Amino acid sequence: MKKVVLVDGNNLLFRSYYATAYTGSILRNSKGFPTNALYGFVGMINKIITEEEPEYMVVAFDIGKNFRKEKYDFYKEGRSATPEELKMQMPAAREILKAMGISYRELAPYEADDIIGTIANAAEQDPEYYCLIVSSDKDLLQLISEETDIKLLKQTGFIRYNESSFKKDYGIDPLKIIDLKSLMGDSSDNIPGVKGIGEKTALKLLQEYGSLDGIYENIDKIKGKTQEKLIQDKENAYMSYELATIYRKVPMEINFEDFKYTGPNIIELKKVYEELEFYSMLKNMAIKTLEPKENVYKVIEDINDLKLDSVVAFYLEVSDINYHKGKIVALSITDKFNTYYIPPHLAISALEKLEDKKVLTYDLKKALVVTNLDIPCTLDLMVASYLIDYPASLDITKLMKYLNEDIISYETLSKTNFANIKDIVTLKSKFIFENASKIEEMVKEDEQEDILNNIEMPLIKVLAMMEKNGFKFEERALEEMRKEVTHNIERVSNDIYDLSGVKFNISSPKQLGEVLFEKLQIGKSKKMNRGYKTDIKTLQKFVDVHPIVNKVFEYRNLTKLLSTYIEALPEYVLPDGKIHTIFNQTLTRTGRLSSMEPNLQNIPAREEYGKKVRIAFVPTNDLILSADYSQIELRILAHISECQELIDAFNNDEDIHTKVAADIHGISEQEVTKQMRSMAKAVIFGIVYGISGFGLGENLNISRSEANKFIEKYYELYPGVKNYMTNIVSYAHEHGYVKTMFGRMRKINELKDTNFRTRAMGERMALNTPIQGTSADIMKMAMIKVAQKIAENNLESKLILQVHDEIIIDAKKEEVPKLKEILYDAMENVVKLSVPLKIDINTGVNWYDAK
DNA sequence: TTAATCACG
DNA sequence: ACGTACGTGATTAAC
Repeated sequence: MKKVVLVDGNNLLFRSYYATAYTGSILRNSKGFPTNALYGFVGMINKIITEEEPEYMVVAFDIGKNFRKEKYDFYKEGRSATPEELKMQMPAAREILKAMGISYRELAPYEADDIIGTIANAAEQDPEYYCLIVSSDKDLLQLISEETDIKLLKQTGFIRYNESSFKKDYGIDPLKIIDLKSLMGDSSDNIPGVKGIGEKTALKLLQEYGSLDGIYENIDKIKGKTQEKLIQDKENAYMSYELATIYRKVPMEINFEDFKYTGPNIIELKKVYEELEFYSMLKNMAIKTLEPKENVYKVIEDINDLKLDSVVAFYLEVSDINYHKGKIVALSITDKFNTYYIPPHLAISALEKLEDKKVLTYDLKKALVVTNLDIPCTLDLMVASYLIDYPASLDITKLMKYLNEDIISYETLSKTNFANIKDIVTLKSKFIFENASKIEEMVKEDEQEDILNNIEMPLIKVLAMMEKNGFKFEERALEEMRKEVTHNIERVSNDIYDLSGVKFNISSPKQLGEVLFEKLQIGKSKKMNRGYKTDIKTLQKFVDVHPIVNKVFEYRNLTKLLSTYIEALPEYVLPDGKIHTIFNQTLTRTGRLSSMEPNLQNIPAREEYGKKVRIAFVPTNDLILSADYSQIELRILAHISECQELIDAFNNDEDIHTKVAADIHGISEQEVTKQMRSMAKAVIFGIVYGISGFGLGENLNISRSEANKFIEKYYELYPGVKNYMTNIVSYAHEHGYVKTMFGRMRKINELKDTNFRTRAMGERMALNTPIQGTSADIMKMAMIKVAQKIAENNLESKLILQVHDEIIIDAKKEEVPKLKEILYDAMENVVKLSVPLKIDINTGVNWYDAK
């Protein structure tokens, strides 16, 4: 079947116009012509095309007189007149569509809805076609049928309905939308409906009596006020029915071949975009239409033929994203005069020639790990791009595409078994050579050179070394645990089946929800898209209602442990008996690292039982040594907020949570109970995250107003913190970014979003990033220092892991005293704050014991 | 491919 | 009226 996409053009234009117009100033081109509605319109049309890939497409518009208005004068009365600035943009929408190769239809006195309904009707008669309607107008829901789906646009995203999903959501047939509206009316179209009947009552009535006619046939059975209202407004109801019905017999010729989407006329579309000054659209178009670039390079067969200038860029292509398992596929080097292709067997000797040169690359860490060489590098474009908020993924092609280069993605390349690798790898080194200075310039503009040269660039080598070192893993150590967990999963599963009286997949949130909330009726839970919410917080409320709930918790703990850790980790052990993670240095928006394949930054630590997984992580030397910062984020908060009370507390080496608990309750520190302390802890953490009374309440299981009192009290006690929060948010709004203590910048575009929720999230990011980011900066600087000292002292002990505020060392026993000296100095004195930085050091025969 | 869930700091 | 605490990655089910 062929897909016909039907778009409500007026709806799209209105939406785009009002999405931006409310701010008071609307987008215009340099001639002053308003373009805000068109800009959004084009964006949405492009999105529809990429998401739906339509074979046939029609955009329908309203035009001229309106037959409903002719008959009923009040129809759509009270609507504010279409703004002149929106009207002006409407003809241009047609021009754009023409250039895009998309057909459109309009015919007075009919509305866009009627045209869409008529075409959908025709498609239903023809087995060759089916329709997808795109609009945010719920009226159109009445057109849903077996052959017609609708993509209902929401403020963010959309909901896609077909016949069955609609019925499931509304509990009525799509056509009954008309009956629904005839009862509840529609204030935006000024359709009266029955006064005093809203959506809830209308739906109930329709579910009971089937239709508007059904309701009036059974009017005697309906009781009380509802009956009165229905009788009173019967005439209005039927008139509303007429108004709400989409007219599906618009006299127009329908030949689907006329609706074929042919793709854009590039030249025409360019003209239109240029006129409107839609530069980002022009740029996107350029990517799609770019001519293949001429690509000249020399193939090196004898390494002595490789003579390089003093500035070079190289790119190393590896056979697996996980480079610990990959092999060199190709190397390319570009200098001022030439680009070279170097086959894998000559790659190492070619890279050895880079000494004393200015070297540019993308993802140096990968090259260091794969080659095991000490390759010099002055600029890693991956890290530099990261700092200026450009795409910095592990795949260079993202950045190339962003900067308008046509290239095949790594994924596709590896699928074709690296066909045409010579052409591709040479384009990459050429790209690096040609774009380095531009990116360097932008790093300067954003004042990120210090972070780049003093933190991120030196850190690359440290991380490469840590990844290469790896963490020795002893699978045997988990054998008993695996048996125990497997056995317990079986036991708990059986308990759950017994308690519920049914066998089902406990891991399926959908099935679990049905058992808990329908079969056993343990209570009420929010319905999500796919079923009931069954996360811990939701279920926690019912632990006392039914013993099954605790069993579910137990089941989840055990299966998580088994599948994510006990069974998965051994898969990552390489032939050397070690696990080699990959640290992503260019991913997080705060400056932290992340760890993958496997993620060694989320190995169980909080629960005693799960923590036992750490027993399998063992040293190659004698001991595992762990050094972790004590409350580093809170110390940073104290420092940057200049909150004297907090600063004093840290300087006196007080237990900060106990102190806050005592202050909040107005009691002495001796009187603070465990519970008070942990509540205070939650409040303190909440503050760092940009808390709300609701959120804290949920978390502590106390009422929102109680939570609010805590927060208020906290602000009262620590006015410096409150002050910081206010200041940083207004700073962020003013500049569009925030910075860490060391100048790392995070741009926060969410602050300009039209959606207030998104903006609020942006404000919380603004609040948290300087704290989390400064902590990340400090840890990175400390790591560089520690690595340097270990090398200087020729220690055999090795840095192997970082977990945000903790570093792990595979230590030689006799080196522990020296290591401690190094760690205390490097980590505690790496920067001078108004509060001391403090670390704790522990050692053990495995990671579990190093606590 | 996306959503839900849960592991970590 | 609505939604509700920052930053991650892996696994499983469901689409």
